[in-house]
Amino acid sequence: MQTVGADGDDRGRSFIEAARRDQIVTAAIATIAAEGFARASFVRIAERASISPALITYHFKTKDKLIGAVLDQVGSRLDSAMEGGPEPVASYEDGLRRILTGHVLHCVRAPEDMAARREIGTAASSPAIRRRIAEQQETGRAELAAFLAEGQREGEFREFDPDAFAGAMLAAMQAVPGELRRRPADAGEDYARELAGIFVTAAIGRGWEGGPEGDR
Amino acid sequence: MQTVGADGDDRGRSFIEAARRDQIVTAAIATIAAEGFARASFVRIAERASISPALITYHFKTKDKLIGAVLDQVGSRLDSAMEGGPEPVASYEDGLRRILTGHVLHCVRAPEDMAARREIGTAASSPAIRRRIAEQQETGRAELAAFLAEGQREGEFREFDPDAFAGAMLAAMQAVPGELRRRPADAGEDYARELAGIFVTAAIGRGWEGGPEGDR
Amino acid sequence: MQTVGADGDDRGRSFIEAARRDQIVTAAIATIAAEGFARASFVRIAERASISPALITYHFKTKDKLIGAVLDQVGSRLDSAMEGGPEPVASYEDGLRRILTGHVLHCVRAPEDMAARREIGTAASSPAIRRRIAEQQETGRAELAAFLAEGQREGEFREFDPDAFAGAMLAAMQAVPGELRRRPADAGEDYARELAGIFVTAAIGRGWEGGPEGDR
Amino acid sequence: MQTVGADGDDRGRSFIEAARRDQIVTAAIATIAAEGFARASFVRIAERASISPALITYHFKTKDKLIGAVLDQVGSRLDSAMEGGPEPVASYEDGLRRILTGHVLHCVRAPEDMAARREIGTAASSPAIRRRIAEQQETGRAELAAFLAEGQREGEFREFDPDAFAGAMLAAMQAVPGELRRRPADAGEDYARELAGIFVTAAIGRGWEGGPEGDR
DNA sequence: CATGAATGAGCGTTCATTCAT
DNA sequence: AATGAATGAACGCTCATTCAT
Repeated sequence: MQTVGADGDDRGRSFIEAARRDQIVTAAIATIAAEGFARASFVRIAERASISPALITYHFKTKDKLIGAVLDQVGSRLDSAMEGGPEPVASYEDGLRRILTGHVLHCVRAPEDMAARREIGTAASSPAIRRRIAEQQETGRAELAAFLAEGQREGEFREFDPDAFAGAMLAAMQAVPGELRRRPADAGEDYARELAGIFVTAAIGRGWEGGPEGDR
Repeated sequence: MQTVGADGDDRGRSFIEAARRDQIVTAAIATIAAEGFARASFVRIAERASISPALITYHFKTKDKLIGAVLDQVGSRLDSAMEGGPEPVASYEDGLRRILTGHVLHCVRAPEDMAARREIGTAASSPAIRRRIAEQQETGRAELAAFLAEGQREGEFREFDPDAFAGAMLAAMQAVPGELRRRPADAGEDYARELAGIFVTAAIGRGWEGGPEGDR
Repeated sequence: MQTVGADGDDRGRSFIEAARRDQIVTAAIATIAAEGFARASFVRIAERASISPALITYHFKTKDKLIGAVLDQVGSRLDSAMEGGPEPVASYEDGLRRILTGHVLHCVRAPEDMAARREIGTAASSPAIRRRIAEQQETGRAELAAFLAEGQREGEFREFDPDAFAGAMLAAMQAVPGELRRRPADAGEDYARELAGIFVTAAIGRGWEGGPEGDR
Repeated sequence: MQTVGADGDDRGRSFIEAARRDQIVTAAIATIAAEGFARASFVRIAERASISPALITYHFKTKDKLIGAVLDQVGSRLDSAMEGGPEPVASYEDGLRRILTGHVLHCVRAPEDMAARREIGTAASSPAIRRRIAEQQETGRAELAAFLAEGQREGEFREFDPDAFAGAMLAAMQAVPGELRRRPADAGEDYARELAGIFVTAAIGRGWEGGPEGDR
């Protein structure tokens, strides 16, 4: 169940309305992930949800608002997945590795979410959506850069431009769903370790223990 | 700079036709880069070129063929920019750094090319185009992975999955135009050094000389 | 008269939808009959029906499907008109005369139907439609030829190539709407008698009783 | 060489111009016969003639004029083929048979001419062309009807409506190219005899000597 | 005489959206 | 709350025709 009021849009909505919205958003995500943003028309989304296209407009008024809701949904699920659990983080290196493996594992668990997010981010045409995506990404980027800078101040990470590092890392993270599609279904953990290894090494400036070379 | 007949597609074409085709391709690149693939309709491209939309069809028969010509143009300019000049490559580390800095500098010089390429790659709907892009990317990826594996065999690079590394690196490279847009116009070289630093470090497993920390 | 659901295509369709489809098909028939197949665009058909062109696509998805519905409509009306009533057929001569007079009278009653059918048969461009028309015609021709051959076996008809005879007769039948347009509105019955006289005489090889010369 | 002034349109035209016009008309006939009137665009006709589409407009100003020239060409070839030679006609029955066999044999010899004529007659959209076709047909019809009426006055033909008979006969004649396509290439003479048998019998009211039953 | 270049009008179709029910 | 019916705008594309060269 969705926390009412989480994004301010569900205020005053009946239970049935919230359920319908959820159903539509889910169908939209599936459609975008499966057929691409360009082919995710109301007709196709409605088919997937076994409802009429008009009902989408009824609940979301415009397509931009629907896409906005999709981004909310995807973003909130990603956020809660990334929180990392109650265990304290041993080190910045450990924190960095957790961000990356967490992201990969989330992509394994919710590949449609991430594929849809990527589709929207790159193919959306409306200025409003593009702005919104940019803001979302900017926030995530700022947080990541802050974390990296802190690791540098603590002496764990070598000197580099945290903003540039964050940019490269987020780009690689965005590509994860595509990478996973190239690999066997059970290769998620291995790939997560690989990806983490790359950026941890890049951040600390030497081979990290527990990586591939450590295993051999 | 484009020599007529360079790619065999202009063979048998009159000078004026080649010029028009070039103009249309240029307008298409600009439109895609500025407004996104989804909004790059014939009408908008034609507006940018100050011609009639029908003229595009006259020169390119179908939209797929126009996009194909765009990819040719972008690809050939990228190829010639990446050749790297006559100087021999000192080491794999050096080669890796050159790939990255070369790419960034090309993105500085031809930002629309790279933005358009990205747009087409992610938003194009026609199966033919998608296939073509996928093949192109697969080739580039294989070459990069082979280079990385060779560096490992020679002992310069640490152990990692070359394919995964190539994937992360290509993702970061694809994001370069967006990164550059966030920075001052003259920050290209600095950014190139940063990006190269990240992946060189990730590949060799220790801080590289000449990087930010070496400067201080 | 068209009973809803008569041909299985209206199954599951709302009353209003069936009515609209009928209206559109009727407008299409009128447009094709009046302006020719080549000029029967969605815009012109829609004008005749006082609706928007997009509504035609809404109800029929593609133009081929609309033309298919037109052929269904025309064909089913023709079939029911040709059934000939309960009275037993006295002879092959009588059967032949009935086929021809029945056809002429149907052309009098539904001239647009027959004109549209002819237009579609000769001017339609889509392979699917052409195939369908060809099959329909082939069936009708085979039935007619079989009837003629039987009349020959029974000794009522003289020797001739039934297939060639059927071809000539069907050609003359197809021309009936045009012939009627050249004549006064009430000349249908006279013309029917004339046309029947021609082919009955051709089939039996002597003047038939009740023909023009018998009347005088 | 084409007789200048035959149709009043070649007056004052140079030799080369006449040759080009002929070439274009020939290509137009071939295109219409092969692909149907609807697909006989200037581009396709020009391809067949290995010239530029603009040249067609240059020589014929509008498409209607080109179609007009096609009708002239086809009509004049048909006329000269139908003249029947110097031999005197033995009887009206003989004359009728010659008209029909002559037509069939012309369709064998110049199938494209007749197919194109038919395509234009049924699929042409322009009112001017439709009018023109109607006039041409009206003339041929009047001549045929007059011939039939004369045969009746001379007592050779039975009583029937000459106009209706002419209509049916012309319809069957128009269908000849299609009929020939259904038969082996060398069946032309047989089919001609069959068709003549049908209408001769229809006209004189008894089996005609030399017909199928006379052969056995 | 002939063409390549260019265009405006029109095509069937898809789309997000509106509205009466 | 939900829908089927309906539409205007936009799409890629084809066409006959114009025009400078």
